[in-house]
Amino acid sequence: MEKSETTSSGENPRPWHSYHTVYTNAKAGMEGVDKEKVQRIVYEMSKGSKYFENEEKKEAYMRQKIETMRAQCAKLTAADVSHYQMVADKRIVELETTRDLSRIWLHVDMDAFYAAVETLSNPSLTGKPMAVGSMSMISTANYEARKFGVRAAMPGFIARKLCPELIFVPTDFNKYTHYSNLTRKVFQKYDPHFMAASLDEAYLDITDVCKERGVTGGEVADELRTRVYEETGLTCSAGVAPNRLLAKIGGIGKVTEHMLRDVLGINTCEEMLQKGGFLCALFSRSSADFFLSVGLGLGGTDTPEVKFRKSISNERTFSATDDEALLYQKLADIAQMLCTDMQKEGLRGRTLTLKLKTASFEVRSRAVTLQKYICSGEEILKYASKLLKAELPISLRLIGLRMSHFNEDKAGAPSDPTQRTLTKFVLSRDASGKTMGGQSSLSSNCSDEAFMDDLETSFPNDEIRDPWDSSCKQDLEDHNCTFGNNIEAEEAHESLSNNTAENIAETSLPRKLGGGSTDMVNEEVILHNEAVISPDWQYQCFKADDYKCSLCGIEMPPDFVEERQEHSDFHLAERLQEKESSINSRTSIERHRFAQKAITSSRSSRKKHKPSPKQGSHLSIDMYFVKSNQNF
DNA sequence: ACCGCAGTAAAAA
DNA sequence: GTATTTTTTTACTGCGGT
Repeated sequence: MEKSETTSSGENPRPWHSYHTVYTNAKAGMEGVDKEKVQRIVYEMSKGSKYFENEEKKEAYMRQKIETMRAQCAKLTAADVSHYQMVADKRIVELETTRDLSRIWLHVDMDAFYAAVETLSNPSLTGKPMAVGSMSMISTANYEARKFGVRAAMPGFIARKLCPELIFVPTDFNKYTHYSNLTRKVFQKYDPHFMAASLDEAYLDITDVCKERGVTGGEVADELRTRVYEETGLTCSAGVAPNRLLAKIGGIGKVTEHMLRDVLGINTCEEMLQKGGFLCALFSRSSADFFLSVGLGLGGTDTPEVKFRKSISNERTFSATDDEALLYQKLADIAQMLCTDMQKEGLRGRTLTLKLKTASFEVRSRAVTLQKYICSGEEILKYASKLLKAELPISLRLIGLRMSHFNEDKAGAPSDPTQRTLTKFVLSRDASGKTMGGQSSLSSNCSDEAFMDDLETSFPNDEIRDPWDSSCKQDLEDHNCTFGNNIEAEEAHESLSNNTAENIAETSLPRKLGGGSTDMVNEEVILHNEAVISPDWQYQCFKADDYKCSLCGIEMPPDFVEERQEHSDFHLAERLQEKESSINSRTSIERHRFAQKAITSSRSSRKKHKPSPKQGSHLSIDMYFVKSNQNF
């Protein structure tokens, strides 16, 4: 494991070969692109910048990782190799037994989604190279632009160099959400429980449709794509397979690809299995399992019941500054934005993570876990400020805040006195009785396994099913648990679909929606959506800026957010006791917890702070190298 | 030895 | 002339408490 001298010699005739970015990789519609030229221009536009320097650091880190892994590999004795091969073969057999070929999955991906939507609302863009995004970053490029090597995730100023006549269109998420909803209405007809992966991607279990109508997956795919086109004027691609992985193979990115190829010489699924022993020797159990599954072509075939959001975050890039007042202002802005987002979903969280990107593009994060769930802008800012303060002085180009640790997180954490669960439990119960604006409840209300587990100890963790649970599930699937999305991407699965997007486009189907009137339709849909999502279910006895509890008249200032919440919870507990005589035991347990909670939460904070900043808690990249070397 | 937490990284859209 | 995003999830590692 000595020597790391494998690097290139002094003068490199083609230095751009050593600079690899995601956005120099080919995408759909980039077949004839002069890759050499694109790489050279990307390199020349990038070199010397802070960003570039950081990329070099990351590259160096990756090379080190690969060296380390090579050394590990070389250290394996013949006995080790045969041992791990046996382990791998056994694992392969085990995994094989999980194969399920009984389902038919469809992965649908809109073609150049944002760009296509923009063209729909401004047909004069048709046929011209165009990108959605800014000079800083491109979200999507249309196919005309891709011929120049312009791609999602590429900075706009580089794209303009590659294609000087490139037209830039700013992102307009309202528009994309509107069209996304139209596509989802179609998806729903084929699979009411379809899984949205982003605004422009979804997985559909079309097994039942195929069976009932006696058609193949491919035929359903064709029909669905036609219907999507009819409803939206947008084209899409679809992959058909017995599981989701095969309908869209993913999960191996730049770094993993290098580790597999450069260390183990793995390029294909077959090689993944042949070299299974090395995978088991070098990677963790879960990573090795994943790789072997990919090699076997195994993937998810189930439709997981409600998936819960685990975190919510907001971040902004700005021109780098070390002006503390300015940084605090940015932080306050982010805190407010996060608070707004959390309110939309009625979330409260315990763990707050501050994300920083320094002027040199180094990314750091700092987190606190509180005893209490918080959601107000003031409180978020209060704790975020403490986290930021510990990093000063510092020059930053990005600040972000993330809230997580929402509720129970892990079912079966009996010691954790999660006071929010009471509120959510009650609210969820109520939601089954009355409907709010046609929809009953929110994702975060739908399951509270820790609570259930605590109080209804006879339920196994995984099998909590009752009527309101499934009604929640239905609700959620209406919203499809879609999370953030910015950069749209077409993937290799296009090769799996027989009919290309272009074929469909050429069939001259009528355009149902032209440009022009879309914005009004938009508004309507968005408003509808917000009505569904907005947390007007909150049973707060306080109005937003009221000092008095409407139920008992006790006075508390609005900024006593935790105290007010607890007070609300108290009334909820009472209410629960009245309404639910059959679950008296639970109530008393919960009230007991509630009382405890009130005590523990008043002791302010466990301030045993991290050694934190400069050369304290986090290592420089160089230091990290030393460290990881010592591990082997 | 195990658990929870903090920090970093990778991946995806 | 300048300029390299945003959001979420998952995995792994190391530390400190019990």
